Amino acid sequence: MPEQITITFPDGTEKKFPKGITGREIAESISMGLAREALSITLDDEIVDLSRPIEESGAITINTWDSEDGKYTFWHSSAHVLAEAVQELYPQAKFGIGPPIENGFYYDIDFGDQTVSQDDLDEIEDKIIELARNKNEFERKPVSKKEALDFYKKRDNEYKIDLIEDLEDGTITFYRQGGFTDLCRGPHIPHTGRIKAVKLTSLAGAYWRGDVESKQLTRIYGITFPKQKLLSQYIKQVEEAKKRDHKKLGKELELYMIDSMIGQGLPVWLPNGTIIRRELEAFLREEQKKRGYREVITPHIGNLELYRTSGHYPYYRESQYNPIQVEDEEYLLKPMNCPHHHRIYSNTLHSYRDLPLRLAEFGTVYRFEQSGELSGMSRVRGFTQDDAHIYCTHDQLKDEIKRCIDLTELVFGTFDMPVDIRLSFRDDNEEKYGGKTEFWDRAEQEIKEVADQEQLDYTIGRGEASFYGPKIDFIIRDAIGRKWQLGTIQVDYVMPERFDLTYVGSDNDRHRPVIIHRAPFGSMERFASILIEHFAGDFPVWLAPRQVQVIPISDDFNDYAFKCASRLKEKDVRVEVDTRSEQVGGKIRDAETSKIPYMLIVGSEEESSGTVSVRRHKKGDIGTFDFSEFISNLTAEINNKELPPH
RNA sequence: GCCAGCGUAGCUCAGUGGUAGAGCAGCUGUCUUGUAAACAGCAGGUCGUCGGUUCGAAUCCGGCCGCUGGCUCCA
Repeated sequence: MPEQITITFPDGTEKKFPKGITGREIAESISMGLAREALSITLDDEIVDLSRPIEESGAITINTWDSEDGKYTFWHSSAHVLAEAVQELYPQAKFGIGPPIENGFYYDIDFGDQTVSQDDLDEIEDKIIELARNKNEFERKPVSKKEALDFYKKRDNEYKIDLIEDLEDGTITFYRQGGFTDLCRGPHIPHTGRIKAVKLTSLAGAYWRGDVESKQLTRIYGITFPKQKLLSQYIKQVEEAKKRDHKKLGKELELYMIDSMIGQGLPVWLPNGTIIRRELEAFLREEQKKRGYREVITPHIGNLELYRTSGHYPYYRESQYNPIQVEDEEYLLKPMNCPHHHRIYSNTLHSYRDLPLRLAEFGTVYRFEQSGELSGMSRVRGFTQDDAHIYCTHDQLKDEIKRCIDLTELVFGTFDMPVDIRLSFRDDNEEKYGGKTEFWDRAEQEIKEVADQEQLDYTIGRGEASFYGPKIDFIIRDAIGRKWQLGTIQVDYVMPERFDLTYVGSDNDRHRPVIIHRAPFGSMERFASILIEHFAGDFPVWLAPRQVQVIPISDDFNDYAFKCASRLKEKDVRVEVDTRSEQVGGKIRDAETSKIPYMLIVGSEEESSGTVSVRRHKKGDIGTFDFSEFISNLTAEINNKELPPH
């Protein structure tokens, strides 16, 4: 009798199988349907081929398209088929890396002198489907380091050689499907026939190993599916997402503009956008007032000496506008507010009794971002931070961090925005960071302790810290799934040293305060871009640039309409009357497309009874209300910052 | 900055070498309206920009500017 191993399934059940059984056989033992769907297995956290013999007991998950691991396998294999297609169409092509990603996969390819353009992708797609139909199996083959190197030396592929040189002999495997062999750890789907639909989504330059000094390869992005229908769904979904794009809605709703004569990456807030921004600021200002912040205003330029002292210059020199020469001095367009605030701190002598001192400012800063990096309101060269610096004693630090987390969570909670939280710590690259190691270790420890106490659901990002300290970052996705850092809370032991900040303790000695840098919105521009996409332009009433549109059904009711409007204006409601000589349907349509939350339709019935007929944006007619009742409902909705219905 | 794509009226877009178009918005007039588009007329463009090819360029080629997606970067 062959040796038995014990396999544990995700539901906790255990079963005995002969040693050396494969994932496929286990799947078949459950059902043939599952075996048909199976793409790979996850064995004790390692994803492996269905055909791999299992030699030891362990936990197994059979991966299908419905799981992350299954998709990962599927797209990983798809990258190989893409490469095979490219190899057939462009025999000179040399391959770099081709991993699966969140939505699909890519392959970095050196096409030599030939340029590949968008139009060529159709042909590659056709070839991929043709190769998929061959149902070629993915064959795993362990090779020695020498064999691997010889294979690629023969093919003159410096990229794979570069990769192999970092690998250990004995751990190297090749995978072959059809006529294409690739250096690969695996795993792969059983055969190419599982791929039924493909879309090559974009083409981009990508530096080899992410190094600007290295050669730029051509990156082809794609996505594949096991069913044609899933591709159509995906394409539809992408189109829907594009409708939420803040660049599109920002233009349609006249929220902001970017004008090349004003300057690249310098967004201008239009009247409608300005209303939203001022509401956001008022919201935060009020919360900060409750929490003991004191507001300050600092100038837009500062003496270069200020930034030399902070260390930002020349550390970030590449991404700052050039200094302005004034008489014998040089000034920098303010790239951040912190140094100004530190000087405000230094302006007076502080007792431990004064701390924490919380200085807040909606401070506009200018950074010279690379032109290729600019994007709508998300990535700009001039933006306003909802900045604050908290100067506290070390004893107060953890409590202050906690208070910052609470405030940030209140902000995102108010908009019901899903956030990812990242503790951004430093990595081993010492040159990137300032200050003493023991301070760093302490600050990271403290941040982690508070994050755990607050039961934050976080990930840790090594190498994501700023140069002066670790931070907690609040990260949000835009309409097309890109991640953007918005809120941030940063602990800083470095600037107090650099600016020689002190307070007098109860022992009558001078001590260093600790600084927390924090910005719940992060940047007003970036936050607005996410806000627009999050609500698809259908803002909560408290933020809507125009909250109410009064629609008289004919000129005869203009007087009543204006009477209603002026009573709303008394309550600070943003309201207009549509007196155009349009039909009611037309006025309603225009109000709907302008995404005005409330429409009040008034005619003889309403005028005679002192009521309004209320139509809610996207919901339609919600009935007739006594006008006073409508006002109190509306003001309550505004004051409670209620979210729109969906 | 690099790679790819794009740039025609205020907006959305059609127009692949032979007299610049449509819808919406705008203006003028008519209509006075009951829950997502009243009707008619008018006006609006050095086709991003500069250069080249051509008898002739929105259209083909090149430089530049800007935008979009990606790479790199992000205090």
